[in-house]
This record gives sequence, C-alpha cells and structure tokens, in this order.
Amino acid sequence: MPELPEVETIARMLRLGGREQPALVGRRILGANLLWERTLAEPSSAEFVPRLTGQVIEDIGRRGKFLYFRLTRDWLLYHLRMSGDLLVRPARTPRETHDRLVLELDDDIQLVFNDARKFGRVWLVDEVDRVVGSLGPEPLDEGLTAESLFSRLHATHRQIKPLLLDQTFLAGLGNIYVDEALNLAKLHPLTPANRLTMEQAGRLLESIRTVLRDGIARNGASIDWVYRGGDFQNYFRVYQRTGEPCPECGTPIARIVVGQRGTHFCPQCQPFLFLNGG
DNA sequence: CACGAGACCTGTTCGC
DNA sequence: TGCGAACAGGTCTCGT
Repeated sequence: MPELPEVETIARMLRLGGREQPALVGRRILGANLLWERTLAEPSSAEFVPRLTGQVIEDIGRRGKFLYFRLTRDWLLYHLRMSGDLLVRPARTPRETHDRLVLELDDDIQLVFNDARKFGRVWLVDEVDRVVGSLGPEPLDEGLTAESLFSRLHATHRQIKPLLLDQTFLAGLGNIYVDEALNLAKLHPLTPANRLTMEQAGRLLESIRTVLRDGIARNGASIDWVYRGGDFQNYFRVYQRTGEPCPECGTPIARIVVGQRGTHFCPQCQPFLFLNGG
C-alpha cells in the first residue's frame, strides 16, 4: 500500500489542489455514503453520517501513513493500507467498482475512498491522538537526530527490517522504502538493531530521508494495477528487482522472506556480519 | 519481549 | 486455454 511518500503526495494534492483538481480546504461536507461497512473503524455507521454532515474541512495533512482532515469539530482519518486511494470526482459521478466511502462536498465535488482489497479504514474522532498517538517519530522531522535514533536502536535486539516497519518505532516506512533505505545504507535486513554502530545509525537515518525525499519528489511509486501518478518505481534500486544487477556493484539482487514480507537486498553491498552473534 | 502464523480481502501473474 | 498457487505498498491478534 501507499507508504509515506504516496500518502504525502495525496495529502498535498487534496490540500493544495492539482491539475484540474480543486483544493478541498474550506469545502463543507454535505453528506456521506458508506458502501462497505467494515471500512469504518469508528464511530458506528449510525453515528458517522449525521455527525460528519455540516462540518467544514479546515486542514489536510499526513501523520505516518495516515491522512487526516481537521474538521470544524472532529478529525476524519484515513489509512489506505494496501490498495486504498482517495479521489476527487464531480458530484453525481457513477459509482466505480471498489468505491467504499463517498463524501458529498459543496461546489459539486465528491471525495471518494476506493479500496479494492477492503483493508483500508476510516475514523471520525474528536481527539486525533486516539488514532495516531502511538506512532513513532516522523523520519523527516528535523527533531529526530542520529543520536536519538542510535539510542533507540540499542534498546532492542530485533532485526532492523521488521523494526523499521514497526510504526511505533518510526512512522511512515513500508516494505518498499525500508528495502531501498537499507540498501542505500549498506545494511543487511537481518542485522540486530543493537549491533549498529553510531556511524551506521547516522548513515541509516540519512538513507531513510534520502529515499523518502526522492519518493516524494517523484510523487511516490505506482506499481501493479494501483496507479497513482507517481513514477518512483522507475528508480528502485532493489525492490522487486530480484536477479537484476545491483546499481552499485552489479551483483544480482537477492530475495528472502523476513517477517512474512518479501525482502530485496544486495548480498555484496549488504553482507550479514553477525553470524553466531559475533 | 520477540517471533511466526493466520486473518482480513481482491486482483494479477506465474507455472504446469 | 485453464486452473491453482503465489504474490502484492499493511496491520492486528494469537500462540509459543
């Protein structure tokens, strides 16, 4: 599903508007149509529509992989999970196959949540931290330093890849950007977190920021049939490039499974140096 | 605490 | 061509 750069791209598009697409800040919600019950995490579907109706969108942003809409009284949050997408369409546009929630806005606009795999979720809450309060720091936040990352890495012996996918450790990374960042930092995905040196922790933070910034600059990645307009997929170094040459050394990219996730890395640039705990 | 498996879902691609 | 298996950007829960 969309990771930080894809969600950031969507948030910016909705907040600022894009080609032929109006900005949504200032629009009033006139009604809502929930088409798949389980898409709504909370409150109940009976409470959702009357409570949402009439509120105005005051701001739109991103925290981790969550998209948030600050409304007159409440916060509306979306998590796109694997296949979710948010689309602006003219009012009364016919339903499309995987539409799950349609908001009717003023100015004859709809905001459509489309999600083939139905994993995505929506919340309407009065306190935003009830949903995003347990997230770890934003990787692009200047307040996050190599020193603080280093000390948090050393608080656990978990493997670095699953740790970076843990949203309570760091918010926003997913399978693509973790593989890309670890390759750039020349770290094996199974490296125990507490074995990283200070220098490696610094390189890891810089690598994470580089791949995220590059991803945002390319409007995110569009892969498989879930096309969102970005083209960062053309710049992957290792993700889904099994058997192709490493851009650094030419060694064929390897694929293993880590935490049930496909994991791509260069065995030459990212050697595993911790056999027998040594 | 840390890890693995299973669940939630649909669609595409791959191998026989 | 057909059909099942494997796989997919995520996260939660449960058992060990």
